[in-house]
Amino acid sequence: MGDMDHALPHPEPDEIRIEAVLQALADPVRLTIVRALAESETGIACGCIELPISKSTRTHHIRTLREAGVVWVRAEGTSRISTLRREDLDKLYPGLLDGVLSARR
Amino acid sequence: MGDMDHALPHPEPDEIRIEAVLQALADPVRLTIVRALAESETGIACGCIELPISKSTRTHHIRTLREAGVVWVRAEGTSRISTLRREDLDKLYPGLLDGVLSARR
DNA sequence: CCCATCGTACGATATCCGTCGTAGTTCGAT
DNA sequence: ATCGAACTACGACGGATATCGTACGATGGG
Repeated sequence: MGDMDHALPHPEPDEIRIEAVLQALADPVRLTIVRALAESETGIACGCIELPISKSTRTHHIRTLREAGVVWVRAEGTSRISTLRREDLDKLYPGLLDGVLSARR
Repeated sequence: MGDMDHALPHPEPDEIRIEAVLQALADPVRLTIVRALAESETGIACGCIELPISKSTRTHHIRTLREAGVVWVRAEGTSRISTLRREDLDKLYPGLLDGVLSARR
């Protein structure tokens, strides 16, 4: 087995664009994911969140969130553990995340 | 001098959905409009903002912002004056608007 | 009244995006 | 080594949307 550097690409804080973040948060499914992540300090596997969508769509949404700079994704066994990029987002856009999370469902 | 009450429909605060607000803010053109509105207390006419788009596209974006609950639009002569719905947004999603407006351009 | 100005309405178009199924990869367990 | 589970890659498809031009409506000044 070759040792594969399969680290997923994440944007640096200075590469994060507000339009992409807002676009990422604007989707109902992704908002559900972000809300779930907000309640977990350690991060959770994408597959654990109950969502009325297929596996591949799930992958698509997680990638969208990752590429926008909203979540970290790390490999752990065969799972991908996602966590909110709270610190980066709070620093870049203070109040934004809390404002979004405070919305009634 | 006829009846001046041709009010445009605006959502009530309890009708405003976070997904619609985020979607509205996620567009570069609309974000430019919101930034311009944020710098004016009295509101400004849509047509005054320099934008690389046509008249009809402008109308489309203003309507999107209005229907999402992001702006008030009132008629004034032949113009439409837009203002940010700061109070409503701050109450519904405290920090969100400030967070968005704090983003580097 | 005429008309220029500002905005809206409507239809057309191209692109984006959320969704899916299928096939393939990686990893841990048997 | 083989298998199943978790996830990704890719292509396809349909609906949403950003854009435009043109036509129309309303307003206020000559």
